[in-house]
Amino acid sequence: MIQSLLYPSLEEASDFINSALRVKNLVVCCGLFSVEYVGRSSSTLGAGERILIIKGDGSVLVHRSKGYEPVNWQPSGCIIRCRVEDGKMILFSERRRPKEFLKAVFDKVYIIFSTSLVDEAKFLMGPSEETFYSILFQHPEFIEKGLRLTSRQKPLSTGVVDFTGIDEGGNYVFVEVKRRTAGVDAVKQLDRYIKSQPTRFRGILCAPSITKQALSLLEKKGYSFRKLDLNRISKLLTIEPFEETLDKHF
Amino acid sequence: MIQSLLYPSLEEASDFINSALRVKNLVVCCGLFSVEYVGRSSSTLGAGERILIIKGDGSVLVHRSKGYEPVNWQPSGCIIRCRVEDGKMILFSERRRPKEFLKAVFDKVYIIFSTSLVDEAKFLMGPSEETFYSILFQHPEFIEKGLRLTSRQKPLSTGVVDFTGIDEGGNYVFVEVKRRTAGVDAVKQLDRYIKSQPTRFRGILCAPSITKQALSLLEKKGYSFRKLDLNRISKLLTIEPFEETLDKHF
DNA sequence: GCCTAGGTCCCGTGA
DNA sequence: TCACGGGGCCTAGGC
Repeated sequence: MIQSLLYPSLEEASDFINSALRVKNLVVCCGLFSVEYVGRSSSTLGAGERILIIKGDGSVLVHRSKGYEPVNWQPSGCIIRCRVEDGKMILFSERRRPKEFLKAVFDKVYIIFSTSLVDEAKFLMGPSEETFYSILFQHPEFIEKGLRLTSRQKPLSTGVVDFTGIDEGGNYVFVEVKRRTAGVDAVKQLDRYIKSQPTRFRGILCAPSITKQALSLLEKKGYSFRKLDLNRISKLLTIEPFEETLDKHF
Repeated sequence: MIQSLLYPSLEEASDFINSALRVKNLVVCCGLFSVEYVGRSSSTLGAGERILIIKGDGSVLVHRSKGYEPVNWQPSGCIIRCRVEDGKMILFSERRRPKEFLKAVFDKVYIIFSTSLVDEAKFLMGPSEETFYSILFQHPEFIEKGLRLTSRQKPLSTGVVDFTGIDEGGNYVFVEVKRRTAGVDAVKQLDRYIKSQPTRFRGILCAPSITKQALSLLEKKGYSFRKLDLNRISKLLTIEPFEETLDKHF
């Protein structure tokens, strides 16, 4: 069920929003407005035509005509109020922790609608980093021949190392897994783990690919890179490789 | 200027979207639909009521009833097509690099509107990390009395150190600046820089606050923490402190 | 083009 | 509650 108003007065729009807020409906409002934000940072945005979205959980999004990201926003859990004052509609949103405030001042509302989105569907996502861990833990040969893994997600003083193990030569090993191109950060992470140990550990960084700088740093530190074959792992997960999913749905 | 349709047929909605795409208008569409995504990852989302937004630059956002983040999306620059097939409206978006595909299959469209958002306003944001660097470089007394800074953003073998300098006692100093609470990573970073040097350097970590673990590690390493007073720096920038901005606008 | 660093990142998880 | 690390992160800037 949709309620909507085309070119409402600011009073009508304000009443409309307050009604929607009471029943925690989603509101989409297109109009001419300015935005102020103060909190972790601060910003001002002069008047212009934009979209403002209020969700039932108290999140607010302001979208301009371009780009993925909202220009201003509040995450869920905010307290939202709306009123008309001095001929402007003011939408105010307050976040408690951290203290953050967002205010949109409307000169005009072009269209506004509200609805309770009935949506019980499960969102299913492809394999995550955690999924790869599981498979690799059961199949350490993907990382290195003769490698025995002794623990996973082991907490150290400086973080959580993905795998610990013992290689064919009997050396203690730390393995850091990335499911996408490993950058210098990944090398630094691995290095932190190894440096934190009193005894000697080999370091293995395991990823589908690695940036040039990361590889150079890795080699300088004396650690190893192991290329991860995602398609082979996908097969073990009975997950369709990219091309097959594509063929099926697109 | 707004065009809108309430409870259109899928053919009407499809024509409406294609018209809007031609002139690169923004489109907001509320309906019952499912979403498939394949690319860097993959996901499927069964049928449910949601909002789909298409922007003139080729970005696509799918929002459910809760949360800041879109459940599915494409960043700007995508090629978007819309058609009706087997009694469903299919919105297809293709990203070139990386190759990514998003498909929304509509059972129903409840409301749809399109508009060219006229919005020339400048977005003005509060001070960024770079702004703080500049001010601190010109006012090293905020970091430590008698400190002379000799360079900023100096590249080392293991990263880029924010400042190098010489303290009142004539010691060489590395300064790492964080705009928000410093964690163990910041300490490790500073430590890496100092360890990479053949000669002795003092380490100063400069941030508004520091986590307990980070402070304990910092002290163990023999480095110093300097509290950064954001309000005092704001004044130098002729930027209003939090409370004043709040008083003025809220 | 690749890669790094920052973000009002958001968000989940574990201590 | 705080702190840490992942993310289809996105986006800007450097090379």
